[in-house]
Amino acid sequence: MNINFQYLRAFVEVARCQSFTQAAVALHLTQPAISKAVRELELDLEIRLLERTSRQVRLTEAGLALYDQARSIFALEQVMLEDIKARRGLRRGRLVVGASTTIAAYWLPAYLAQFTQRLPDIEVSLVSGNSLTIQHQVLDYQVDIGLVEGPVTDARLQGQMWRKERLTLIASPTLEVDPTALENHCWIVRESGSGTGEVVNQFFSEHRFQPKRRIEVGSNMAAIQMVLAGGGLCLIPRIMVHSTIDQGQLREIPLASGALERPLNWVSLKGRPVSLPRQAFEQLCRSSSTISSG
Amino acid sequence: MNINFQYLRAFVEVARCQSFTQAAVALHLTQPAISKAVRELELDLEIRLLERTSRQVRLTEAGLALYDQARSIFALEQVMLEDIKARRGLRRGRLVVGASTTIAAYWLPAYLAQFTQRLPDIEVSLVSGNSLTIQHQVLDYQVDIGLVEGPVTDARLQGQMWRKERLTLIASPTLEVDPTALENHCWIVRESGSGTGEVVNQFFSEHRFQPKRRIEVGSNMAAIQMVLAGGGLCLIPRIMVHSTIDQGQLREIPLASGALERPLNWVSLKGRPVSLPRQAFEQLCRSSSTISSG
DNA sequence: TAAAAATACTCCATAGGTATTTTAT
DNA sequence: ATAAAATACCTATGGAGTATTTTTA
Repeated sequence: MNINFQYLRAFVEVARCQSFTQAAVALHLTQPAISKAVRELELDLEIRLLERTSRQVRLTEAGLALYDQARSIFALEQVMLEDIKARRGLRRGRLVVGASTTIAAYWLPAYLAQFTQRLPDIEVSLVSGNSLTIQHQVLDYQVDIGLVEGPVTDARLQGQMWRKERLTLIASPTLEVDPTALENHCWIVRESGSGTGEVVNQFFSEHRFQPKRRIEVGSNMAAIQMVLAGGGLCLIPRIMVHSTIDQGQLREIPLASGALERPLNWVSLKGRPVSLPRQAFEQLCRSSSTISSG
Repeated sequence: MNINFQYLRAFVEVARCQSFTQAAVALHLTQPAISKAVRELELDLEIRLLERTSRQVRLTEAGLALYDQARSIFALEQVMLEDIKARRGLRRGRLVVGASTTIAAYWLPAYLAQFTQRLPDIEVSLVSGNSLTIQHQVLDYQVDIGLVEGPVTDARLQGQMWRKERLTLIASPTLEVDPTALENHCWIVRESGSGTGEVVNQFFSEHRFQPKRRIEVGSNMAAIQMVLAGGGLCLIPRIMVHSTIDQGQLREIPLASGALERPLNWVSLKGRPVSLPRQAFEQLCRSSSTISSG
């Protein structure tokens, strides 16, 4: 059995106002509508809620109990509406961003900082992993939106370019480099399978480039350390070494074939409606010129 | 702004079932009705609650929040209905009985004991006072029902006889009493204004009875103590001295004019609906033969 | 007699139904 | 191809209105 909440609302108002007529005014209804509501409610519940004479309205025991409980229901209703209103106004909500490691560590912090500053009530999570993991998490609804380096292949996923990331060739300032014979140097490369590794391999094959020596490392940070130690050359996302170059600890070697770039892509689940926080976040990332280096 | 609780109920069921079709079954509605309810709710709230594909239904952030809160609303609704049901079945409720002092102390305890035994979940209060006080409390809705000795005069009150109470003339067994010359004895009487006092005065005037000596006391108990001490004769509600007479500590003097009785009356507020506990209590008092003495 | 609630009736908005289409697996 | 949700359209209930009567202070 269910309660008719319309009728309950009328009853609560009558109890509050101690008057059918006043309740009608408060609810923008007519007095007969209130009369009917209370009567129907009493018939539904098979119990008398109000003792009424034409001069006064008073609650029965049952009416008083119902009134108290109904009030907390309608209070909860208001809380609920407030919550929804807050979400509509982005004063409440949650955003889970997935990003591959470099993006999470170097590109996103500035955007996320700006986001949380503008929308301080939106709870933000940033999860990082390799491109594949992120795509899985998008598929499993574990993240609202992903940012990855590689291409998006799964048909269920929507890939869209966010921006280009520049890869730059670095060396130690102490290392003597001949720009016309880069093949002769030792190249520090990421393992194949990693986003950066794939781009570099593609670059090698496109330019029929065969380094004399290669050293394969497991992370970009390790590669940079190797280069700093004068261990060789390395193609690395420029954003990672931007300040190190500025400080003169690393040197940038221009490539004859021109700047090497790769796309950073949004990943989202096709057909999944865009939450308001996600919408705001994507807009911020597209419009804001927080960082232009790369 | 208000929520349509019908729609909310449909939404909650969809969230619980993870299916529009199942929700329709659970609510004994059709699937399109559920579709419409959810859509209307989303339009009302101006926020998306469900991410739906034809194969799965999942809650958005806002939907999850709404679901949680709505569940507690409907839980409260059930509590409310249970409460009402309990009241209908007299497994919850409250009864306030007002009674004049003697009735409260001597007549009612047995009935109230039986009442609370039969209806252990009805909370009972017994307030005692003089007949006038009780009538005022009935008028002020402070008690549900009153039991008084005197007549009920106020036009707003409904008086109805419950039973007759026998008054008996008592003396100490050690006191030598001449039944043909009772006027010669000292009579212990209640102050005028008290219920018992009025009855005794009426008795005196009806029988042109002029005791040689009178002692006026403030309570029936004081009167009994006086009689026990051999201080004189006294007309007293028989129920008060029933066991004392049986034990031989007091003696009953038969009256030549026959047994003296006075009515005990129910007092209630005219037009006030009878609560279920009151109904049960009155029925018990009328039917039960708990006490026949008096 | 005056103020408030109840009643009688009327109407229309909408909740819910049926039939069908769309969508995604 | 199938199962589920959405859509279109229709019907009927019941919520709310107006007019009036009843009640009691």
